[in-house]
Amino acid sequence: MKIGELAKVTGVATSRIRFYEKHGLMPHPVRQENGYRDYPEAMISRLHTITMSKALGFSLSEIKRFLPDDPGDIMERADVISNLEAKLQDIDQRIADLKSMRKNVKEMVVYLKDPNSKAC
Amino acid sequence: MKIGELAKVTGVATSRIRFYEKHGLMPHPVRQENGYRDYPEAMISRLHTITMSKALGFSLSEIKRFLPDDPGDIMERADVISNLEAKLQDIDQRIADLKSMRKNVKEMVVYLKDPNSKAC
DNA sequence: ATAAACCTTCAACAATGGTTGAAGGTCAAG
DNA sequence: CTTGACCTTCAACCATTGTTGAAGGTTTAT
Repeated sequence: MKIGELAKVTGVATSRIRFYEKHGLMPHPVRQENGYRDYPEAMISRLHTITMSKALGFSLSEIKRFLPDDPGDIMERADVISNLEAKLQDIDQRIADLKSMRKNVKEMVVYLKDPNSKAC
Repeated sequence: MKIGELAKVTGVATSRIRFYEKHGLMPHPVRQENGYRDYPEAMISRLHTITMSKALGFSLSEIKRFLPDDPGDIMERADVISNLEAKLQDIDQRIADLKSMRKNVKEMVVYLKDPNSKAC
């Protein structure tokens, strides 16, 4: 599979695939005789994993940490679980921060709507 | 008030104050004879407002939108309120996104903890 | 008078997550 | 054989939010 085909089936631009390779999220693929990258089918799901993880709010370096370097490897399940649980905590913290922020903004709105307040 | 003093009382580095000025969050202060920036007291609270707003999760460009350009101006109260209300919606959306993300991560953890699942 | 501590501008660097372009090689069809 | 669509590398650029450093001017204290 050439990079363009992989790009087409995954919806990830070739430039991004090369970027991921350069930054260690995608393994260096074998090359065809002409030097073109040659991807196995498995790389489709790896790219999907990356895409999903990004949608879940993981940064690329976080994803790198919990994806096995060698896609043939299977990472220790316990490690994956503990990574994900740490991420859960992280998400909870972010939600809590947003809620307190919401409360503050709301208070500001209430204050400003009071005709007795001095604006700003 | 010179930039160094303003930096000291607000805890915002001089480089950041100059950065904010360059990017339109802080007004261009009047200059002393020697060219040094000369800040009125009001700039302390303006910097605090910026700092707080950042802590509330506003990006610099968002803050720029709801701070009056000229600190002497009082922005239309209705405009400020509508800016803040838009921000509330934005926060609610972010919370909703995080919650759905949390749900997904949680499902993944549950799945991985099932000994019948194939890891990764 | 001189040194320390300030101030000025402008440019370069940092991390994050890419995109775009230049210069060139390869491949399939007409 | 030429054209278009691929592929290669490398470098430069984008936005965001700053920090750091160089080169030089000013102020303050000793």
